Amino acid sequence: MNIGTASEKSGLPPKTIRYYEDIGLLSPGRADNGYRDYSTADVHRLRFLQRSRGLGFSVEECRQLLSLYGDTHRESAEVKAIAESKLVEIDRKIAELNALRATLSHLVHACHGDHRPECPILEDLAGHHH
Amino acid sequence: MNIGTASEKSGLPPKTIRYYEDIGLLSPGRADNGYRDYSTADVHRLRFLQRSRGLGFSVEECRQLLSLYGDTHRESAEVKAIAESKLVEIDRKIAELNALRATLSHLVHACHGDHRPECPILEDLAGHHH
DNA sequence: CTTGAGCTTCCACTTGGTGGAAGCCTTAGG
DNA sequence: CCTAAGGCTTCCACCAAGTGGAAGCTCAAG
Repeated sequence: MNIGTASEKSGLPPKTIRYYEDIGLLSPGRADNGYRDYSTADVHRLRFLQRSRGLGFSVEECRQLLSLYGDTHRESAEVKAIAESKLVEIDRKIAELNALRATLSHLVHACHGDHRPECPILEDLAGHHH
Repeated sequence: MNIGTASEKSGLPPKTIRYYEDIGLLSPGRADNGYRDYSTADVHRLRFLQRSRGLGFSVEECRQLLSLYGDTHRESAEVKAIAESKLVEIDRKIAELNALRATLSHLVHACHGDHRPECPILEDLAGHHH
């Protein structure tokens, strides 16, 4: 099947699919006309990538997961470890964003937001804590 | 003052300071020997950048904020609008991460994580919902 | 036969810097 | 006075994870 069809079936844009091939995440065959020819297994890999990227795994992590996916003798512990460390990372990001949110929200509430030039937000950014 | 001192006072690495100059966020003078020469006003701008980047504003937003900072006739409403839209963006990111976290956490709990190859995480990523 | 869509490759651009090389400048020590 | 270390300069390359666009081939329909 052509890249357009593989794109529809995987939910990934053609550009992204070619990119994934570039970086060695899959290697579809080629038809006589030079067009890429995707098997159903290729489409499975693409959908796997689409899902795992969507879950926040980096491309390198996806490469690892794909390799584990293809290895019927893998140990589930290995997959779980990757997922758990990703979970920790997500928790860290959430905490960071919550802290940011609190600070910014405080500043926004302190600012009148009218035609006058006085602005606690700018004052804080400038480091003039009064 | 030299870039090293400005770096210490602003908390930004010299490389970053040069980069900010490259993209037009500040333009320090030059000493006779060709070294950049930072005024205290330059350091204020750098600290402003350090703070606002740390609060999650993009470089372009920082450029806007800096311009408002330097404009004594600005209206605080303009600053507040930028900060509020950033707040909305942060909220969106937090929600997204929370959803991710829930999905991933669910998968992690479902996985035995032992020497056996059976792995619900991989099965989910592959799209095999049973 | 021609037109348009789909496919190919390749190169550039994005964000926000970071790393390193090659070459001045300055300052302290021997 | 010479030298070595460290700081400064520029420039070029690289990171993630793609996206946009140009030039050119192929394929299917009218």
